[in-house]
Amino acid sequence: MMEAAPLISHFETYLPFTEEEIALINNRIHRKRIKRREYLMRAGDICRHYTFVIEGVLRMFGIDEQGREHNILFAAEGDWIADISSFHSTRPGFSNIQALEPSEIIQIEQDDLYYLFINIPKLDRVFKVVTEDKYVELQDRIFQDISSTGLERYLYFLEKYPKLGSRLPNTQIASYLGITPEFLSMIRKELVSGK
Amino acid sequence: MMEAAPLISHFETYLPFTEEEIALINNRIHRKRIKRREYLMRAGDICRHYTFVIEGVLRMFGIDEQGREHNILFAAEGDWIADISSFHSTRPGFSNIQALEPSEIIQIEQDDLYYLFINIPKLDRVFKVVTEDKYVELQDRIFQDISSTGLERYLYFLEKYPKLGSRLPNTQIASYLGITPEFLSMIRKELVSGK
DNA sequence: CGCGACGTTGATTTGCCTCAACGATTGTGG
DNA sequence: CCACAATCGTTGAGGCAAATCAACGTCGCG
Repeated sequence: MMEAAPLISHFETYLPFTEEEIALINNRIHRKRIKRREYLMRAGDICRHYTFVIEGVLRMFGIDEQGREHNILFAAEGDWIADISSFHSTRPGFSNIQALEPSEIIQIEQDDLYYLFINIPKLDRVFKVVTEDKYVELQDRIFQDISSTGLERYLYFLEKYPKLGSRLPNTQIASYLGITPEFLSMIRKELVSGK
Repeated sequence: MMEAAPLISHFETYLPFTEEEIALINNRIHRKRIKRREYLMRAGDICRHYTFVIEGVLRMFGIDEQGREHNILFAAEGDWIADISSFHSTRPGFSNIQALEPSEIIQIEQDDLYYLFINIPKLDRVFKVVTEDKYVELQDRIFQDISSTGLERYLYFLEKYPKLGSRLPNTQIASYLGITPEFLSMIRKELVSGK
């Protein structure tokens, strides 16, 4: 069993865990490395894992009727990523999950996660809080999407995720913002000259 | 104490509760009626309650720099509404929460909700699942917002919330979709004629 | 009754997309 | 280790989706 320390530290930012609880968790997780561009899930698959990112960046994206990809979220160090709906229903999902950098992750399968929820009720609390935090982030983003221009959304993104702003290709950022790479390029040009 | 049955039924769609647990819950909630246009919270307030809707519709909206309102979500029968970030941090929030119809609600204050989480750990599970479901809805909406036209988002809204489509004024729906009432009017005109 | 909320229409403007083309960079197989 | 392909960022011309602004009729409510 590889080191699960990053996941335990993550949990312990919310609540303390005993040695026995940590041992239980250790027995139910899988740590692995994945390559750039590798897929953890494709649209139509059933999402079999909750994935925690130790190192690297992943994206979740959907594909519209015209075949275009649209980034729904990025997950970097300390983030969780999963097609929650597919994971809990054990039915095919609409999301794709792919690594944008060579990454190191910890995965938990459905059975194992449910086993942990039953045996460590505290984990319900932890996942409740984690999900609430992510929910608030999505609400903020929706407010941006319905109230702001592409420029404003780009500035908000840079402010909120400064590291991702420099780590990710602009095509990926444009896809996340809901604009074309060409238009993002225009925005960036005006930011440099006009400021 | 007024009837809390709708809330208990809501909880029991997720897990069973004992008589003692139900009594605990009953002692910690407040049921009330509110008028159309009444505010439960304004931007700058601290969100003091988690609110469950028994009857009616509420909206949460933000106000941009130009003073325009943008609907972040609607909450109808069986939904929860709260400025989660403000509620948990006990700090001023950016949201406004207002009734769009005369409504009947159940409210839980922060102390009481935390008391219930400690004494009925099951509730962590319930709120975890409720929040996950809402999180998935927001993800779907973000995908729509960054990938679709106003027409497509309107059709998706009608399909997903058919009741709200007829109950709410179009100005409120337009605000939710991120388009102007004038443009929604044009869309609706074309739907009637062009179909 | 009168006012404010609501829905609608039309003229004009603007934010952003589409399509096409082109260097620069990356990475990968021979 | 080089050569070629694929990815990436950028620029520009033209077009469309949606906003803005103004005006007007209807309705419900106090």
